[in-house]
Amino acid sequence: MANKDSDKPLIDSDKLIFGIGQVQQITGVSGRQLRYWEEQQYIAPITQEKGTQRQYTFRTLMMIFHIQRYLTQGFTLQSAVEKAKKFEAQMPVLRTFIKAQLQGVDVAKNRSIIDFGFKDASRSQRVYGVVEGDKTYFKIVDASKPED
DNA sequence: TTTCTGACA
DNA sequence: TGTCAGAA
Repeated sequence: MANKDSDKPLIDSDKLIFGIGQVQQITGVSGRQLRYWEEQQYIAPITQEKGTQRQYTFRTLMMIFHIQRYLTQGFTLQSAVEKAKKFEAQMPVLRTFIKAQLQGVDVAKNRSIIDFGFKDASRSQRVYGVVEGDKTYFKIVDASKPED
């Protein structure tokens, strides 16, 4: 139930490159749409010379994926882009928080428990996130007692 | 074969 | 947005 590995950064940065063909297969967004979105300044491939094949970073791929999801949900392209940008902006914050707070995860068939460590500096209580199927909730217990 | 740009029944 | 053409 431990997650001891000294956090090694996710190897892939923006070095994961995808051609427009891959992006179409992965996201389901047509090449026509990708070129249109680019024309509208909503997305941007890695800067290349004109006429050469487009290359997209993993981040851009995710942006495209999210925009497509919002479009499917019925949002206009413009609002889908705004939502996707906000979502992307939240990732660093979530990543920082989780990385700092996550102490470990106990995975079980019917109920998994996420250890978020002590509630505060007093170190008197511990916070756990419980996952039971689709249901999730927090559980705060005295640090001395077993987590049950 | 795949992608690029421009155009439009 | 799809799709077709002509070029790379």
